[in-house]
Amino acid sequence: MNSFQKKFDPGVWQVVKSIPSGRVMGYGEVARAAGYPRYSRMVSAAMGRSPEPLPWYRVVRSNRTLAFEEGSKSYQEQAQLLKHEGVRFDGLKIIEAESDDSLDRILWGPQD
DNA sequence: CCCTTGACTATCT
DNA sequence: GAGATAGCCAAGG
Repeated sequence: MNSFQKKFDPGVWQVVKSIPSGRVMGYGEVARAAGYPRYSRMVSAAMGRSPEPLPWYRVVRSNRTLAFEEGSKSYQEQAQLLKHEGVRFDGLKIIEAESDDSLDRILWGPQD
């Protein structure tokens, strides 16, 4: 294992493990929290190298959508795990009480 | 070395 | 808001 991974990976694992159930973080946020800004693309690689299972499904894109291709096996697995923890979806996007009208969408459904 | 690939992002049309 | 573009950075061929 090279020097970079030796420091980067454990940092990422710790951050991911710290994400509370029912909450999500972006790849960029995780990278920044681990002390490596701009390393968003490396986060997924680090998670894949984790020796123990991680709540990888709590890590999403900056726009609050899932990183996998829509409809793929992994996508559905991640979506189900999140929903199981109480995470709500507005179509492809995750709702995380980000604005006042998000509650309206939860109660009334997507408007469009 | 050079080129391509990713579970990515920010910015501009 | 959607699509294109340009950064980003380690890994692997």
